[in-house]
Amino acid sequence: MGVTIHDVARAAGVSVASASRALSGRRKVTPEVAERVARAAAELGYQPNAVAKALRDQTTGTIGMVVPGIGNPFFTTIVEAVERELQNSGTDLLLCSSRYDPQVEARRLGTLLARRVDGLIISPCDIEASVPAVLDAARRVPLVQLDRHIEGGAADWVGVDDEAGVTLAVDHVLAGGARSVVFAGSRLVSSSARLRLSGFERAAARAGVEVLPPLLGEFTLEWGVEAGRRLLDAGRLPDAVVCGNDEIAVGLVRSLRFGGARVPEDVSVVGFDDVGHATMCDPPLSTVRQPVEEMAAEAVRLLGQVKAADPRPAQRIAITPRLVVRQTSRLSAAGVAE
Amino acid sequence: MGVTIHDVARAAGVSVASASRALSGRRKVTPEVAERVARAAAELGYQPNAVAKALRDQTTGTIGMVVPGIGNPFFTTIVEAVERELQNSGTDLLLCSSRYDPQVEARRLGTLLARRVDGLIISPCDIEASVPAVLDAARRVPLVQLDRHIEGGAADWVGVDDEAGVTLAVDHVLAGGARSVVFAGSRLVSSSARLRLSGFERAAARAGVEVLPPLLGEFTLEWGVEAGRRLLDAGRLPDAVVCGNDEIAVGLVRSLRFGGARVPEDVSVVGFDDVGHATMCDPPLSTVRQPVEEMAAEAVRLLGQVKAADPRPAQRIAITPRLVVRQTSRLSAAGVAE
DNA sequence: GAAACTCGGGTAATCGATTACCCGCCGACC
DNA sequence: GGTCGGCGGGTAATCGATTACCCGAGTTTC
Repeated sequence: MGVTIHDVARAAGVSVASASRALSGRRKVTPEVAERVARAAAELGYQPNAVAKALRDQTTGTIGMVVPGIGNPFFTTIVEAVERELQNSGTDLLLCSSRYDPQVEARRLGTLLARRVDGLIISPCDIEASVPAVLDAARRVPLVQLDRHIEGGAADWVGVDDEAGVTLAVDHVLAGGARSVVFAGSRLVSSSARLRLSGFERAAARAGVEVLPPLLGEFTLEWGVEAGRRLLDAGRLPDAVVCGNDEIAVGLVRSLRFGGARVPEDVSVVGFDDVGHATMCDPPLSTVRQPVEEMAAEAVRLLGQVKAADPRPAQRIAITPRLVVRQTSRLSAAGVAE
Repeated sequence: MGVTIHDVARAAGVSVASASRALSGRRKVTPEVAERVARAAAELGYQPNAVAKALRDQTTGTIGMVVPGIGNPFFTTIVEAVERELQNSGTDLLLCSSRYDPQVEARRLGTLLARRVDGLIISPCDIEASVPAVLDAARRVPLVQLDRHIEGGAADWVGVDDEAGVTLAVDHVLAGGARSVVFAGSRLVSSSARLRLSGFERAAARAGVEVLPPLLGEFTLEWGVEAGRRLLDAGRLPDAVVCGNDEIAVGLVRSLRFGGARVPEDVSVVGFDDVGHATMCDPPLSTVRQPVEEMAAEAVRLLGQVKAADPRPAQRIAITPRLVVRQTSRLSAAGVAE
């Protein structure tokens, strides 16, 4: 490596200033100079050093993104959406995974800040433990939380209205005739986990139906399978299961059917997210769709407005999701009377 | 932002040289100075500017990784493995997706080179179209191909022995009694696609069994479903289908069963990769397991040895995969006689 | 007692691109 | 003819961290 603008300038027989101006076009040069510089740059295979440029300009043209894990299809979908959103703006994405560990998350934020990203988009893995690192980062650089968020509402956020989404799901299964319901989600370490459970409890309480104790584990297929097993082992199945995400729902459907229960005839199951495999599930999964593209676009837009350590109140943009009814839930009360 | 080492030095009442030395410990300072600098740095919240350091040191402490897509679980698994491999070495990963587009891939390589990554790990999306960009990058910086590779063998590579893997799969279904076989894979734009097909054809030809024309589409669940449909539509099912990856296999199993065929009684199906959902498939998928951790470790190790524009011959490290027999394939010839 | 050496500290060069600032030239205008 | 303005080009400062090099004080050695 190592052909610099000095080399180009020398080869073209001009000063570095002229070379820089010819290449960037930010000030006029004679056609003669432009031509000589262009040729020299091409011949030498000159490629500007982004590190030097970043130091001079105090801006790197990058934004950092930290998600809990790239194994989860929801996060890969949202990462892709953000990437797509960013692609014509000339900034590119430094992607990191926190692996659901607040310590790793804090380290990742640290190195992204050290690399002087121009902004940060983060889905904090832990509603409590992520607080100091996120707040500290937000003090140094524009930061937007996407999907998950920390407690306290001190940092900007774009996401889905979790409570509204779950309410949609509960109302739907109730309309299908369900008289007893249960929530299968994740332990309450993230905002999503908490809000989806609380939304479920509120909606179910309002309807006055029987509510079984929630099953809380991980946002994974494996946990969905396990949760289904526990329901079967308990002897009596509820009329409907509302799940914290699609992976849990897919696992749950699979183990319920494996255990002999019919979905949706015996049990309705509704997921949350509607990314990736929900539609390829067997039978196709009824779920609450997160408007991922819209969320990503909103997050990028908001990031452009946020300033570091902004004294104005944080914004919280909650997009209302919609329900997508497929075949794991009953449509009317007819089926439940059996 | 913006507390520099000059600010720290001033606050501590020493020169920048002393401040730098105190913080890095690369030369001795009096305990007195060390103490004052440490306190000043802590009070000001000093965080060294990695951009400036990178410019000075001519090394960024980062390596770039380019994969065709992060939606494919195989690539996310391998990314995670590389990340894990790198984590204690102090270098971190700049992850990019080429979205299976050689042009995007070339652009990504360009920006990674401009950012002066210390090395590159890439899985080139197209065996032909990716050639110039990959070779050009390899000239500027240490580069290792992982999994997929470009034709011509000019750049270092770590991956699995595709032909051996497929041979394992073919021999397995033949041992199960299959007399007619077909390959369901991807169009031949990648090395993996080509080698898996050619391995299949060679192994099948050697055995002298009937070989149906291959079904070539994408490495996706959707294509697997479609391929299954086409087999059903053709009227007569082969005894076994060997698939280019697990996603195809899972989709294929689903649509075969949906169409009334029994797996493995009527048709054996074998996948390739063994990441993610293969074990959660219904029934669990027989497949060829890629030793992802080992591949990642080998790639990182090799990257440490490679030099840019190295004149020595490129290394090609092909790790032999193993077959994992689960429940989509018949074990003995007994089942086929029906 | 002087030369040699060690030790800790400071000054300024360095990495590469950009650009503020200055300079010289040419044509226009009064 | 002199002055002014504009235009194109060059020199050097700048961004922040590191470190080569130098310096002075204290210590050792013959």
